Amino acid sequence: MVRPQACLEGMNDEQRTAVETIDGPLLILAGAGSGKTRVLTRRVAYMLAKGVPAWQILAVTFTNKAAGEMRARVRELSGPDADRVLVSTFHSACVRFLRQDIESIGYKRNFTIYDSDDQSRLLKNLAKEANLDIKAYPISKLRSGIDQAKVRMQDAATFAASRQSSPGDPLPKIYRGYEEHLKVANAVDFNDLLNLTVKMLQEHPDIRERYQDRFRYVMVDEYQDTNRAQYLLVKLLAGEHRNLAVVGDDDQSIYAFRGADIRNILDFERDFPEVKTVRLERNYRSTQNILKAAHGVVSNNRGRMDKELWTDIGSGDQLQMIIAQDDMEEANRVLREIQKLRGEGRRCADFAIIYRTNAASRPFEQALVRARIPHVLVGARKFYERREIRDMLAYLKLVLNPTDNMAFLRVINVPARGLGAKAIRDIQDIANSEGIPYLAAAQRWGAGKGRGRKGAKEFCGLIDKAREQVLTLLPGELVGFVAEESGYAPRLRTEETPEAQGRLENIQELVRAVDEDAVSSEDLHPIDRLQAFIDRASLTGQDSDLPDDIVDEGQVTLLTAHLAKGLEYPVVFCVGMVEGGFPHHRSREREEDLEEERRLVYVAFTRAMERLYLTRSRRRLVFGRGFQPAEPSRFLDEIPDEVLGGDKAPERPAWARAFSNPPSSGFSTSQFSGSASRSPSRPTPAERPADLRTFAPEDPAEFQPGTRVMHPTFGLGAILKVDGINQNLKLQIRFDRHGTKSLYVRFAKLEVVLP
DNA sequence: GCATTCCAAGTTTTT
DNA sequence: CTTGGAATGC
Repeated sequence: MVRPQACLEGMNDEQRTAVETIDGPLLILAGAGSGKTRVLTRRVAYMLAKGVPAWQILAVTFTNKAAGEMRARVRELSGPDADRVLVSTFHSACVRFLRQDIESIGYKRNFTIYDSDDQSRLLKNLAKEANLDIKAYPISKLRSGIDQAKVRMQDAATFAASRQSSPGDPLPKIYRGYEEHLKVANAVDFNDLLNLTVKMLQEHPDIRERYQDRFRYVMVDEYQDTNRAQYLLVKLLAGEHRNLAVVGDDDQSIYAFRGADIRNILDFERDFPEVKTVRLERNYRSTQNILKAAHGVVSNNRGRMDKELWTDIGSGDQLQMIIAQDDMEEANRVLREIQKLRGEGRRCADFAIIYRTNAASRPFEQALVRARIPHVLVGARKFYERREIRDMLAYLKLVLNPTDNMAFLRVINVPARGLGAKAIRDIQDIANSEGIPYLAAAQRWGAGKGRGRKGAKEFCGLIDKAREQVLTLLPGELVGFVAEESGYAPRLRTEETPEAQGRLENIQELVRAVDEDAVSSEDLHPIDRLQAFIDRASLTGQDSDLPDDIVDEGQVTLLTAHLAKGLEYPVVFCVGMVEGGFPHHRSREREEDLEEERRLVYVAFTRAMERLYLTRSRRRLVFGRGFQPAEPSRFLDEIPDEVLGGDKAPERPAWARAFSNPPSSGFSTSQFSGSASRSPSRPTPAERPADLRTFAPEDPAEFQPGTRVMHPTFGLGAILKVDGINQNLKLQIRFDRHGTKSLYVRFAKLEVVLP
């Protein structure tokens, strides 16, 4: 796009202002579907057209997906010129900066990135060393504890100080051990990428100025999701020239759990008083009914910027409620809708199924597989998380960074080289007492005599050889070299199982990916080229899993609400709308968590362009306890009645659900008008006041003496006495009509009556 | 030391 | 239902 004016075509006034304002701080409050991406890409094109050199522009996003999409769209607008714009995620931008200048803060440039898997393995070792009770301190807890500390930018010492009130807590010590290990291994974790970049820029004015000078124009997408380090980073980069444009929507802040601080957007105007604020409230994506529903939910949140999207698209269809007996039927009903709409000319690519947790995808995927409908599960089992891929990457990491101890541990005995737990402990002991990396310790240990020495020598020899080859082989060839020489691939070949075959293919796929990647970075030194590839593999879940093109009909997309942010689909099924599912059961206690769940619902709803289905089932599987009656999500009540159609909420009492027919092969009546399928309730039902509100407790602690409860046959009563624990909880209940009875919670379908 | 087999436990969201 | 770890047999 050559002329600046062309970049403004077809934009509304606010969008135009956002595009044209390239100097000084700019806050774009962009509601869902308000053309935000379009504004951002046009803005870049506009700057280029105005003569801003591409390399002076930095655009930061959160996900690789968003970065990729933006890069592509800028390129469409501005041609190859655009390739010099740095469009990147926070994390990969930081890797870039750190690979350049990390020596200033005492690391070596070939540092390794530990991902969450490496973290876990490391923590497991540390926990074992410290004789931690794994039951009381599961690895996941340790990891999230450390992550939380890092997100708050507390180092081990600060953290320990802040925790002095709780002596006996092993976390500070583990954190210290963790940090020591990282430092020795010349490794950094995800949070370090951000924190260390901030540290580097803070402590070294010369470096800071260099970056400020280089990136004269900075843009940040999804600003509402920035955490403290990201906020500081942005300020450090833009602090001098102040050409900083941030785009965000407080209603779409869904990453508080990993440290996103919504205040960053709320306070932007204070940080940059001369800011120009643009509000994009016109929605180009969804029908009015969809917007009303989304707004109905999110407007229950306190502390949000008051705004409401509008559209002139028209009301469109009502939202369609689907109520099924269980998750299988729920999936089948969704499937039938998809089939029906396909019959009306929709393509598979028009549909998205959005759920709260990955685990919830299963029945839907199964249904699609059975019906042979092409579909893609976004972000499920990731390529780079497959064992063989991680193994190969560990080899490569070790080649580039011989001090990467986690990589060493991962592959020292893969494939088996006769080095068991004992040998590894010996090697670790040497490393610890000598203060050398594990790989060097293995070399020393292997020079001695005894069991396993040969294996250690082989391993060290392999790594050495591979290191020599880095310069002569192409990256893809190097992967092949390692796969063969390590015996990894040969061993898989001897297995002759389909699984091994699959792994071999995955390694082939890795070779291919490396080669493809190498093409795009031909101007780099081979080592940097390999390093760049590994960085990308460490920071990216999956490549190009985006559900676009290729298949003519496209594919149905299945994804979590988190992953759906920024995407749009003509038809969306928001599934699993039950208490404990959406909102997630871990987020039902605290008001802040609940607000985040509400924003998540808002994100999910606003993905829909034309039709939005909300589905739920009456029963759901609760881990230990089999099927439990599932209450409808409270968020459904927050949707205005007039926009909601389809299955009606059950008029019949909640307790009758437990006796409903199992999902029959023949489905109930028509999908939309049909009342909920009726079930003959066998036991004589107790009378139930129409306005009675109850819930089926998952937690037995809900049953306390004095609590009012509802029983299917005995009706209302009050608990007199509670005996037993957990599975064998036994209640004495005085029923209003049937006298006092003793019941096991396990068998009685009891519900707690809300006041 | 290694492989197989069985048993148990654990299920949020992502870079 | 899946995965990870422990126990057992070679």
